[in-house]
Amino acid sequence: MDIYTVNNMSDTYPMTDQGTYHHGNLKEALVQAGLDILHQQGLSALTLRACAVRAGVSHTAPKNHFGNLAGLMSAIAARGYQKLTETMQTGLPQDATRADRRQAALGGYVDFAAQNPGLFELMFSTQRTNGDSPELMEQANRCFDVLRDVSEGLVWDKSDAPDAALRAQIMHWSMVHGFAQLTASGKLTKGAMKHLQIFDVFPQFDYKA
Amino acid sequence: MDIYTVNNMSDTYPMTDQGTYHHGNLKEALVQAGLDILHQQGLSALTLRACAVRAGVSHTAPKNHFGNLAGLMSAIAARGYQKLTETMQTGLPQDATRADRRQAALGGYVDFAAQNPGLFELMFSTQRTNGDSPELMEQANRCFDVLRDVSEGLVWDKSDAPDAALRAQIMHWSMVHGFAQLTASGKLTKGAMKHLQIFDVFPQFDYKA
DNA sequence: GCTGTTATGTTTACAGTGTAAATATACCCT
DNA sequence: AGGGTATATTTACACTGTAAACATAACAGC
Repeated sequence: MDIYTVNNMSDTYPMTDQGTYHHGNLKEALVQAGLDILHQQGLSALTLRACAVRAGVSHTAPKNHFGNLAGLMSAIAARGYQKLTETMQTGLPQDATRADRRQAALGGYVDFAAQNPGLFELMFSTQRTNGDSPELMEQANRCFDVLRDVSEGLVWDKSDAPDAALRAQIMHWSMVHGFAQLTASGKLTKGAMKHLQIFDVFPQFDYKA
Repeated sequence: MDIYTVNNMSDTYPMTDQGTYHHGNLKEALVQAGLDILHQQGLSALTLRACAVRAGVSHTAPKNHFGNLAGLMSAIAARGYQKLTETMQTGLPQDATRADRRQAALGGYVDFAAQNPGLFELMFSTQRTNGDSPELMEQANRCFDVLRDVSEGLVWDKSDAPDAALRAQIMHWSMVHGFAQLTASGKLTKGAMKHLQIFDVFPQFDYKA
């Protein structure tokens, strides 16, 4: 067996302190390192060099995989959307109705923002990420597909305009996102927050079917 | 007259290339410099040193007025809220109804985000600003007061719960903010955007009085 | 199997950043 | 007039992103 052929995915940072010159899975390790840094130290500590150190490689190694800082940031943001999508879909029973899925999605979205403020800010930052990154757009779209699903049948304006459903979906997403960011960023006072259980409000929407 | 007593507010960056050791109005000049940098080069170019150079002082001068980078960022964000508040209230006739004010506020909010993406991102960034800065909180609150005013009478849930009005205001703000950020950050596709004139959607809310 | 090519990491270098400490200047109050 | 304080500069340092040159390993074709 070739000792240099490594593909150890079991550890968080695979192949760090082995004697191998090549890492084996550096791209994944750097993204994981970035997520950990975000979680432990916040967005201001998320640097190329910090990710590299945490992955056990030299500080210029990330360039081969991501080009520059914005590239790594975009990859981490893309992973963030992936995790958000998962969060919105966890804990659902096998025979979950659309109302169940909606409640899980909306609650998950808000909770995700509250528990991952640095990552959430990065995900919607046009200044730190490359908005045209293919993987970022793909993961973001997958996330939005979930919201589109759960907002099916939402009545927004009572007109019969052909784009009424689209408007409803857009307003639905806008509202959830706005609420998530305003609460996560502390712009809503605690006084307002105590009146507001997200599950207590959104179901009062008028849904048909 | 004492030649050192200067207070020239007429220029954008007062007292830069005079021979005076003291600037005279450095705090204001630095905030203005920051706003210009944001507008011309974006958030990633907003550094302490860049602001100092633009104001014509040494790179450590800002420390006397803002302490550190987060302090300057917070002051610029506070000014951003002030400008947003102004934007939401411009172009209103003398006898503007609440519906007029609402339309102006919502449209202004969305336009502001679109035309000042760097500043808008900074204003809601928990990672770059000090969320507990007094002037930041004050200006943010003034901004939110406008939204509270224009959402007066909004019917959200049809119940008679005592906090129904508060919920309506929070949801109103959440929706406007979410829509503003999603459009400004390009998360809504152009296809969705063309269906959506903000003035065309929000008035379809159900308002009493 | 061997060799040239490519992919992946390292070393080194450099300009730019925030921050602290020591110093200089000018304003203000008594 | 003079001393205290606010304001600004100089200097220094650790840290950052990026580029270029170099080193090592994986791989493909013969």
